Amino acid sequence: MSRVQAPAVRRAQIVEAAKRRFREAGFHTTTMTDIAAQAGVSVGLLYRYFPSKDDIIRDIIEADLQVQLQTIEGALDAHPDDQAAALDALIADLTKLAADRDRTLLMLEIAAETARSPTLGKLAFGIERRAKGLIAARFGGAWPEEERETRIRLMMNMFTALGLDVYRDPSNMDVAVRLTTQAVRRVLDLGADPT
Amino acid sequence: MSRVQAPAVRRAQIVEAAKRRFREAGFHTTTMTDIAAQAGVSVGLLYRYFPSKDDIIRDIIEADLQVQLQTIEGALDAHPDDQAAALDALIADLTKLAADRDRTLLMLEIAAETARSPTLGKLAFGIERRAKGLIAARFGGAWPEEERETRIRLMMNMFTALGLDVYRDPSNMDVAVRLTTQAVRRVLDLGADPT
Amino acid sequence: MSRVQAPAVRRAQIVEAAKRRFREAGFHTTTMTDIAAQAGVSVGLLYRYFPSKDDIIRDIIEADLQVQLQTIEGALDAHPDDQAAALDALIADLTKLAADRDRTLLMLEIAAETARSPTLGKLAFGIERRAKGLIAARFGGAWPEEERETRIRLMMNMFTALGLDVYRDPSNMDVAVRLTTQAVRRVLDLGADPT
Amino acid sequence: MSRVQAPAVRRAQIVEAAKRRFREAGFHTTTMTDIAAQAGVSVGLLYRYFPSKDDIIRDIIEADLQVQLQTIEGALDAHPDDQAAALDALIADLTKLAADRDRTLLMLEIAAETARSPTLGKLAFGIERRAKGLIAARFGGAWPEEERETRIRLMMNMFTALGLDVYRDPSNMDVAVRLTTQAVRRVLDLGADPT
DNA sequence: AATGAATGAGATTTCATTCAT
DNA sequence: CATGAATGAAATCTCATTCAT
Repeated sequence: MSRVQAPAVRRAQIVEAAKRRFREAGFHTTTMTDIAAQAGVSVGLLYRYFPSKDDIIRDIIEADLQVQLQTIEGALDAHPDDQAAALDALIADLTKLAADRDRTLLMLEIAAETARSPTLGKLAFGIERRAKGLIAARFGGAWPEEERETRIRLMMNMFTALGLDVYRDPSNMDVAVRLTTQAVRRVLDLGADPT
Repeated sequence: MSRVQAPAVRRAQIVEAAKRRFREAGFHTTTMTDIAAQAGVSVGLLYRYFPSKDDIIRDIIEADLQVQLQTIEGALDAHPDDQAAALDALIADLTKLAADRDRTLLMLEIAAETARSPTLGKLAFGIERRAKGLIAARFGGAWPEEERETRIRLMMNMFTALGLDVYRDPSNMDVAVRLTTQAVRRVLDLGADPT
Repeated sequence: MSRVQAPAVRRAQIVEAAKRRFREAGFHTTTMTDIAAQAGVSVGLLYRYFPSKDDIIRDIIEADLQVQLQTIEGALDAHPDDQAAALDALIADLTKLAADRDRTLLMLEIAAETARSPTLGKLAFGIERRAKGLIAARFGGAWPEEERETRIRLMMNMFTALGLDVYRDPSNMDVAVRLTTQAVRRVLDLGADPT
Repeated sequence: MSRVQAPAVRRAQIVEAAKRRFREAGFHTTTMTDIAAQAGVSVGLLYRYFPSKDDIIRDIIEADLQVQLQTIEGALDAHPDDQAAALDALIADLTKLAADRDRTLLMLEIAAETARSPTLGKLAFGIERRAKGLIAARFGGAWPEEERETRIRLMMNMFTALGLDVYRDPSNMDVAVRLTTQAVRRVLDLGADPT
């Protein structure tokens, strides 16, 4: 049975359990009882840490968006003076994110959810804007505003597509990663991969 | 209010209503009452046309997958002797699909649903395999099996990405379409767009 | 499909169909659609012949009670001057009724229904009183009122028991019939069967 | 209103409430809301104790069949060395069961239900076979297999019939019991009552 | 802090009945 | 006379949330 735990630990435990169940059954078919069972705690306890089921969902969505932002931030910050290295790092890190099948499953839920909910939509939009800003500042080149905007958005969506692809068929991941990398480089126009 | 209707008409009416509600609220938060209200019929009538809510969902998913397959088939069949024209048609038609924001919203729901349900997953997998087969037969080039496979998958994912992009920001659709077109051409290696 | 029919024929057709379904699924789990399908007519037509489902049920119950009464009446009337022959006929006819497994199934439904519904209960009570009256007039012997009443009731219950028995295991019907016959004779005190 | 209760207590409370409603309205016209109201609990709670309405019904049927079996077992076990006393006890106990009007009402429902459902039918058949086995072992006499079988079954059905009789008219119960007792003794052939 | 029994609003589904054709 | 599409009230069942322990 579960003993008394430090609040942060308990919270993380609940979030992890919720993510697992959400991946397997989706946000709206997963029940609070499912989550509690997966976390090995009582339903009542869930409500000590989150005011409602929607709050757990929101928390998970926000965390995922933050991971995306921090991934980009981290890659760029690691190479403040080397544009090429920064791009390599960015591609590498976003690829790693896309290759995570667990994350892809959740990402689909999140995409569907943020596309519908105005509140979540705004949140996602804000975070994405910041991400795009960071990238634009480094790789913006000489493009006009609109063109730059779109190229960056498209690049990010390519990683989304890569995630979907790898999720559906992990077997030829290497080829998919290579082709995506080339395409992304071309979209950002930083010289094609020599392969 | 509602008069007796030809079965096919009623069925289509229900499906249309369901799609509208599913887009706005998702498969699992839309209620049968919502659908009935949207369709302007009674709840009971829904069950004369579909044995259960899940069957409505399945029907819509299958129809969407079929549309995708037929779009590809149609484009290729329209130009049986002209490879370049066939590619242009394919790109144009898939772009049109991706530019349909209503479809993108549903597509997200469908992607989430097929990723989870083994039954739906198999169905989607089968249809996608046929689609890829059609394309491979026309644009396969000299690539080895794996490489060809992956390139085609990636091309399809690029349209998915385009759909997401247009959904999120329809204002710069032109740029996104141009960039996607270029990227797709390169992936299928049929000569880059001169832009 | 079903053409125009004489009203009485249609009505009988519907009642027969209803009885069949009621036997197999009981009064309350059989639907009007079931009955219509079994009768090979539309649901709407059922309402031309019966104002409601309950009326079909009541009709069937009343008819069954009438059959019971007429069986007794018929056996006694056939031998107005021969007491022994009348008893033989009575036993023979009630045995035939008890041996009809289809009837037993319905009888259970009817018993449950009449036990609960005050209206049906009164109807059944009235008919049974008339039946008992007929028998008492022939085989009442010298018993006091109460004793006579009870003996007749018990005799009828023995046929109920026989019906249940034959329903559950039709293979040893002969033995059950013989034992019931003996018991009934003793209860009516008209000399034991020589077997 | 309702406090937390020990599971066994709650379960019993629900079963009792269900039996009361089933007696008054039958299995299929009683609603879960009726049962919940009768038990003084919420509908939702019913589903914590029983997966479905059918399971409540099955539970009640099984319990009733068990009571029948245990009644027989108890009477025989109470007089392991005295055949006559065992028969007296058996008759007395089965009479008590038959005289319970509440039980008779439910018994009718159960009889109708087990006659239709193959699953329940098998269950009832199995329990009855065990009951018959117990009786045969004590009162089997010298009869051939079939004859013994049928006599015992008929005896049990006589108590069923007695139950029906007492249910319909409780006034002359004493006479009915006396006559049934005599008839049962003769069927089991253990010497007639001197009356 | 932790539990899980209990609640009740609301979801899905069924079905007797109506009525336009 | 006959049909069966359509209705909507009511049934079964689910599940987020509460609260006594």
